[in-house]
Amino acid sequence: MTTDTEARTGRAGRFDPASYEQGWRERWQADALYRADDEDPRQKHYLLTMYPYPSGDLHIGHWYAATGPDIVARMRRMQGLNVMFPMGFDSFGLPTENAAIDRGVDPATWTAANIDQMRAQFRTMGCMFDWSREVVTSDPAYYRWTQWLFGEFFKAGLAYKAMAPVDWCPRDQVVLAREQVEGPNRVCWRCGTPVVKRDLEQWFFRTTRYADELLDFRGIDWPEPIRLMQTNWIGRSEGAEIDFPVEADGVDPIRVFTTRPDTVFGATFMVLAPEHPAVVVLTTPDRRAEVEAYVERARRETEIDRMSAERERSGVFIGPYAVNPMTNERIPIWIADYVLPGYGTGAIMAVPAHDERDYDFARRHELPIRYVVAPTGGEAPAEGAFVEHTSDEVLVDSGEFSGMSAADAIGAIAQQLADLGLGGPAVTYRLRDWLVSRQRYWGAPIPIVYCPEHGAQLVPEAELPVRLPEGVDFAPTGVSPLQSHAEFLRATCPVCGAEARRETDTMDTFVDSSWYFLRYCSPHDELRAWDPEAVKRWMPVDLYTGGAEHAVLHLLYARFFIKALRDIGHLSFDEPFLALRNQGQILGADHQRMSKSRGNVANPDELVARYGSDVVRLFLMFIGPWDQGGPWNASGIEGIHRFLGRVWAQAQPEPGEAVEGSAVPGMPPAQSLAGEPPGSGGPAAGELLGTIEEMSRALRRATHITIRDVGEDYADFHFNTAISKLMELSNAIGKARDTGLAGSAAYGEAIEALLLLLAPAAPHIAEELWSRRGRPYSIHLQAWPTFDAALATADTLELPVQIDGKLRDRLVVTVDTPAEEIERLALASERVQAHLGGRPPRRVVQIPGRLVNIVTSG
RNA sequence: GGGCGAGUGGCGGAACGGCAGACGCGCCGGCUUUAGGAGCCGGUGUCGCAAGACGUGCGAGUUCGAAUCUCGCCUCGCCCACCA
Repeated sequence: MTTDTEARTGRAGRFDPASYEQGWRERWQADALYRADDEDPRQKHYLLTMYPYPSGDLHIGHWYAATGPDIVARMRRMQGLNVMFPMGFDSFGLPTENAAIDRGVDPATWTAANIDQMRAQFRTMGCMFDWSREVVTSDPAYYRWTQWLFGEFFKAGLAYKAMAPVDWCPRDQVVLAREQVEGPNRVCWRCGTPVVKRDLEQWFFRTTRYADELLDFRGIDWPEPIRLMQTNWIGRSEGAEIDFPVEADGVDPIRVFTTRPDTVFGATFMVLAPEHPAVVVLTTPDRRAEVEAYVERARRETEIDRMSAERERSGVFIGPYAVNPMTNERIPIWIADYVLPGYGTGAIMAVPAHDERDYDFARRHELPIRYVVAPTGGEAPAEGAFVEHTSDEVLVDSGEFSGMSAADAIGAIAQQLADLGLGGPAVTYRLRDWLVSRQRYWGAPIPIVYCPEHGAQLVPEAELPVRLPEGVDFAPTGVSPLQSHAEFLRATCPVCGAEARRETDTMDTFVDSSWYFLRYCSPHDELRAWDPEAVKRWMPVDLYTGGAEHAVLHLLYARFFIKALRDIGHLSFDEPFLALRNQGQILGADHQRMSKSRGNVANPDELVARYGSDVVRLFLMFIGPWDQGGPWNASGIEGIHRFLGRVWAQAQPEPGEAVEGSAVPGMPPAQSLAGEPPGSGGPAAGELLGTIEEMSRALRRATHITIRDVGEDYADFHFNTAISKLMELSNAIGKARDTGLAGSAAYGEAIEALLLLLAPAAPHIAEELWSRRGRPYSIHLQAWPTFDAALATADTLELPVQIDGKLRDRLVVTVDTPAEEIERLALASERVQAHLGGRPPRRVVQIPGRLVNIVTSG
């Protein structure tokens, strides 16, 4: 018998991942082991993990995010699917431009260097990425098609230009993306100055056209929290629009949106957003000075002031009165900054008795409060009090609707308004159209030129890509760096050929990432954004993994893209990602987000150098549930190192062991697996034989239970429990070795099952040991083991015996013991009798195969 | 303020109506080693000599039986926050 120590230091060589990991990776790459073949007849499986931003360094979070889907991808392939698992880089964006400003480097050069570095680091993980499909979004060969897609949207009326308020840093004189506005005080990320809103002409994608369809998640398997976040972000509200005529000559009525049309009898004033277009028209001369001052203040105020939690409920009366269409009462028209210009109609009917914001405003400005709903059978509320909304209200003081339940009145009043031509039922959304233009250099230029005669014209497809010029001055001046590049600006109108000016805005990087998964299907196609046949073959993505922080950004935009492209006629499916799984976030040891500025970034390179990449992969997957993440702490990594060291020792071929013909299911063994004693070593003779047979059966049971459970755990992304089960099997193998089972068929079966199950999670060691055992290259091309249900079942059970739910004894019985016999044995137990102390059992509850509970109390 | 999620040993976690603490870290003891390290074996929720009792944030409830289901509260995390 060979001891573990001998195996580790003697014949087999020490467990030293550095001696084989790199070599296997090179061989896999040379053999194109992971290339997804378009012509492969097997069922396709497109597994995708979110591509990274090329910041320059792969950190522990990248390893954590990538290892999970890699395990699943590898298992799926062993299970017979044609798996595509591509990788690329989301390489346009602000941090690179910032580096260009700070360090004086060229963004393209900087990006290329970062990608080279990260690609090399990625390779050390041993993931089965198909690098032949790599996509780099800042490559003109890619962004040419991003520009083409913009054009498709433009032609379909899904891209348009409009005036919009954007975040502006008054100190740097520059527009900021929303994600560059930081913290509760909404300050500029670079200089810490509070941002203000500025009105600028911007490009939008018409996401709101798809608001309703985006709320429909039928047919896709996405985590509930993500669906909820998207649902809340879209924010569908049902209610009514109501027209309030204005007491002024030749003025249109003011339309409001409300979710509570049942409270219209309580509307005692109106409030418009300061930006509402009617304000200029309606304001009476005597109010003009005050109103203009208020509007100007609202415009200048930073958003934080306007959205402050401590609201002053400021506002001014603008002069005229409107008429409540249900009560015919004159009500004053005010403006206030708590009414938002972008939501609903930008105007509200104020019902101070039943809306807390209106209530605060009415109290502050001494406006009337009228109660029009009350709890069923309840009293009118005390004068001046605010009443919390309840579910069983009825209308009061509401004309013909008095006495009707509030729930019924919502529909009835909306209907009557519609009949009167004063509005009617309406739906509104919080979702806004997607602002895609950025006054930035490092992005895909928007392919538009402006002709003095013909206005905004799309750059013809033959002229794409509109390339980013080199040698641009990045110093922040308040306008896009492209605006100071005379040569870039110069263009000709595609309609008349006259001199035109080129658009200098670039696209949001989320546009790039809204279609990269389509490009992976035919990444080298130079004539089209994608080959329709390839997309038909691979799309939709079967399983997508990534961080939950993209819930309402990337994941919503990508869904919009697919639906829009379907309607334009380029695609024939409705959703990009059939299933979605989110990994948790690995935090710094200080429980904070990892960031260079905090200095808490854990670097995997040292650990990989010390333990090898298998140990790092396995450790990351073992520390907890993959979807949970948590603070980084490497203190347990020794346990994984020891585990793989044990596997290393156990899986060395035994002297004389037959390695021809597999002991693993799916590859039928040459000889019987009934548990015969080993051919060499071990105490084979005499009375130990019985023990050996039992141990052999127990080992086979452990093997088959593990095959069953690990496959399920991997598929469910429960990598931590899968690994613990592999450890248990390894422990069982260790016990079997002590009993002298090493070299037996059952032992070989256990070892080879362990290696096959380990292969997705620890691909290098599995390959190395598989090879050392003389098995055919590559373990990653082998069939996934199948389990034998009969072998996985024990023939005896240990049943817990409880009295009134407390554990008192355990019974060991054969699985076919009848219930009456189990009850008799349980009651006959000495420990049970002692605990009963003469009390008679009232009844005995038996859960077959689980437990026995003797109930004595009533 | 609203929504969602989570509270289990010294630590990461497992179990998700049926033996609480699998698996691992750490710690304690032993073997081995010139030594250090590594490795191997055993122990390790709390109290108790033991029998046993107690134990999954707190309090109630449902159940033969609750970490698990229900209700209320506390704490932490994430997302959205004047959305009419």
